[in-house]
Amino acid sequence: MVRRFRGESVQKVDAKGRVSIPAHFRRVLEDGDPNWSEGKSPEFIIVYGDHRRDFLECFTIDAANEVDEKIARMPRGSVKRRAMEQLFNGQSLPASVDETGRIVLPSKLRQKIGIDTEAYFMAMGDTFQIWKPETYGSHDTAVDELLDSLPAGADIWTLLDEEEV
Amino acid sequence: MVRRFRGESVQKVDAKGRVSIPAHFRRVLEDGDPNWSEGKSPEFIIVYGDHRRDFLECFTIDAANEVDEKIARMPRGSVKRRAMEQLFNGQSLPASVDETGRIVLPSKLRQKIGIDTEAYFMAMGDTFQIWKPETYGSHDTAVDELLDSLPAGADIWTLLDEEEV
DNA sequence: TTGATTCCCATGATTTCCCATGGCACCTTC
DNA sequence: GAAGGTGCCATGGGAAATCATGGGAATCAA
Repeated sequence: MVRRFRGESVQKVDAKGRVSIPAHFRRVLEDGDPNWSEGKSPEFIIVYGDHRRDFLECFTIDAANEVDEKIARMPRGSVKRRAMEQLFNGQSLPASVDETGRIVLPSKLRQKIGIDTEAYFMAMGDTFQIWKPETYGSHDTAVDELLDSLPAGADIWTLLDEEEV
Repeated sequence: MVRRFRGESVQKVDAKGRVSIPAHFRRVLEDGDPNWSEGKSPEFIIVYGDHRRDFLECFTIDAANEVDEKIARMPRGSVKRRAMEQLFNGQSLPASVDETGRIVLPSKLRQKIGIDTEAYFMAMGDTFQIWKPETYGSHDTAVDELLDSLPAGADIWTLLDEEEV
């Protein structure tokens, strides 16, 4: 069982585009980088996608390899495979955490997702996402409505055991 | 049969946010952590959720893995699955009990549930919850009403044998 | 050469680690 | 069955390490 990303937090982004990766996330990145060793900087993959995406998705090396393998198993030349290749190979870039626990977000990426002085980090299990704080929070109204609609005192975990919809 | 959390208690919270985990709970945490071995500190998961929750819910590693598996079986991309992912991956944290039997509740979490100098621990079978002592007790009015509605002298255990509603 | 990018150093705040103490429960020994 | 011992438990305090963040010099790119 691999370590998973958990938690969320807001980090400062300075004029140079530097952002601290939350310490706990760094541990998971280290864990998921087969080339990493004590004292070195873990690497990972940032997928930014096209104009339809307003956040960055970050993969450990291990997780990225898994995705690559899945893509490799898709029918060569199929539209779906081409779409995945475009997103995952084309619209992504490698990154590495520096000595002080930060990465530099190129201004191109900051502009793309509208980040100015703060970035919102959100764990998603085997990946994590980076959002403009204002964008996140308003992005998934469906989830919000679902949570609001639960009867008072209802236990949200009951959602887990319902049959597939 | 896995050991279950039982009982309730109030523990001191110091200025650094340190709280002793009741000894009996620690045994269950150890039991539920596949990586734990004598002399080590068991790990577990704290789910804090959004503004709709005013308590912390704590899962053993085993219990958390079960939840992860259940989420993995939900239809990818469904609203319910997204809600669970947000709650369980994003709004949660790993924690580990230290040598002296304590954990540190980050100030973010203490503020969220309003804990100051004391925390109320409540067993819930395969999880346990942490409340601000004053908040607990006023939380589950539905249960309270049910209990009030039972005819005087009725045996509460009869609830066990009723068919599902 | 001028803005951007990288590297190195600095600092306050937090978090972690290590050591210490009083209390209670249980055992033992006479 | 009383006095003392032993060990775990809950809690506290200070030192040390880590974290998030900032600033400037060195380097790069075009």
